[in-house]
Amino acid sequence: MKKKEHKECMSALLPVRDTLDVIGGKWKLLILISIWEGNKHFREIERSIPKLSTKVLSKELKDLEEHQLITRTVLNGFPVRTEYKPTEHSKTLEKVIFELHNWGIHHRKKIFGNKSISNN
Amino acid sequence: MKKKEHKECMSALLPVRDTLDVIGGKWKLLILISIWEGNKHFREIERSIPKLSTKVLSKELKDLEEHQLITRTVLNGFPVRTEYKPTEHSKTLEKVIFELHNWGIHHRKKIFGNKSISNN
DNA sequence: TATTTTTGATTACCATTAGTAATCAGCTAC
DNA sequence: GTAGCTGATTACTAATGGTAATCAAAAATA
Repeated sequence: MKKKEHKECMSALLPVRDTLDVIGGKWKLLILISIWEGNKHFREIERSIPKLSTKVLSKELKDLEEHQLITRTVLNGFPVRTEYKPTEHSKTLEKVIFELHNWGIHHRKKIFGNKSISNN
Repeated sequence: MKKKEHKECMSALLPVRDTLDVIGGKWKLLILISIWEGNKHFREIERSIPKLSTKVLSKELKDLEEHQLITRTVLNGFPVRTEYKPTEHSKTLEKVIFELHNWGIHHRKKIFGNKSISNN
């Protein structure tokens, strides 16, 4: 009962897995960032993220809405526009993104050293 | 040139994408956590993460090694053991994990309210 | 000696998911 | 009417994920 403190340690796995279930995958965070940056409409978001297809975007937006990270409003009018906005709750992800962003920069430095930063 | 500050905003996308390329996916972070918690051997790690299969673990460990987040040492001996250890560099991920962990807890509260926390 | 067990890892196979391209309905501009 | 834009869906294909069986090497067992 005292030997390993195994359970307490392992409890870190579950919340992290919960998080990954919600924002894991290639696109969700990138889409969220794009929306945070002011892109409101489907096409705007699509165009702001290279390689993202309409099908995947459509599905991911649904997931994000389901998880209460964005809201979706259909504006009746001309060529039917849909508006996506970040929720208050989504802003709690800011720290997460901040750390991911930081680490991306740090890791790139570590891997490529001080050599020129490639154009990706 | 002054209107949108578009470029500066969008620069957040790339480092985040870099990070996701390295630690994205269902398993990599969970595996890293397991190794941090003291699991050194293949079977140990495998058994510490529910639903993780040998094939996927094998592949993910290679990826993690490639990205310099763990080291792999083959111990010649009895039933050939392999030892996986976290690198110094991997420890820079601690903040990231911490935030993901935090957010998982926060999000679960938000979604399930104050109701009993399910047994998952 | 032969059999079984344990290790990390790979393979063949099937299921699921991601991605591409075409298409839809509704409306505007020409 | 034709073309073009909107958000979204569908059929189809490529890629990835997961399961189970299997591999080699050696220790333990009988």
